[in-house]
Amino acid sequence: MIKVEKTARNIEPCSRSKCPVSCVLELLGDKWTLLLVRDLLLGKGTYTEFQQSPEGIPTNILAERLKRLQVAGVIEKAPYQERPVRYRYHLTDKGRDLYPVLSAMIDWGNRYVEGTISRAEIEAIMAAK
Amino acid sequence: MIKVEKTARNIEPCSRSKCPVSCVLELLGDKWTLLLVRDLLLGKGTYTEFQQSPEGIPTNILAERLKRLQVAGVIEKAPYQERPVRYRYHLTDKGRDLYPVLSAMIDWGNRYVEGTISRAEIEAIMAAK
DNA sequence: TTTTCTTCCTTGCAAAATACAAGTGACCAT
DNA sequence: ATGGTCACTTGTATTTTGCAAGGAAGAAAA
Repeated sequence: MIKVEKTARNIEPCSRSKCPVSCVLELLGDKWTLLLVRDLLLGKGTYTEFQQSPEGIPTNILAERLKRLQVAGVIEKAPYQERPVRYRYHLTDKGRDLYPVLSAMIDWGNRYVEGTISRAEIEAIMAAK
Repeated sequence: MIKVEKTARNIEPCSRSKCPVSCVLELLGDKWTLLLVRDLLLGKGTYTEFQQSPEGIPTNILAERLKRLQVAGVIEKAPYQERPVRYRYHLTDKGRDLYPVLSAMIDWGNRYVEGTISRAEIEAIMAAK
């Protein structure tokens, strides 16, 4: 059973307007959430793997975001081994469908932010998993 | 001359990693910034128009985001009349190239968030400006 | 069997960002 | 002079974030 604190942005999913952009931002509009989706698309899935990503997400933020994404149906948590039990998060179809958003960000970042890792390099990592 | 406070996320544009997604999120990763880009794509441009959008951005946040987007070269500010002088913000090429990001969010929102305004309706508004 | 290790978090607290309300200055019209 | 609009700025309370430490549940090592 997932416990999620009732903070302002967790209560109502579409509280500001009916604009799809606004609704998406209420769920994903912060500096960390889409980074988790990125990690999942790159083949990462455990709590420890997320923590080890180079951006260094704080562990309490990580736990909170994972809960929120589960509640939203973007990710699921499942044990991948017993003795000891270990968990892996994975994207649902709903979560995988965020790829176009990430993809557009990659293109924009590659074009306008100097020194970013290229789409080709990222796709190589994705293919290698 | 634009004054921008030196807050953590304003100092360095790419401080966490070279990942384009991470860099884009450092600039745009919050609940308001992309809403301004949306408004600009929809034909809005003045401070008052941004304030009147249905999401109700706080005025100090609005001022701060406009400054940040200017410094980043995503938008520009120009007087559109004298006597009295009034200002209008508009997207640069760099800003307009964020449209694919918004577009992907619209698609995802329309598919997964019930009750959101459809892409067709949004495009009608854009065409009407 | 006590200690140590790993994974997956939780808790406490300081710092930063955000939200809300009110105020300010420039300019113009009356 | 007074009042209005636009484009912000300021003050302050609330919320969120960042950082460090702690903790439970096994498993492995001593």
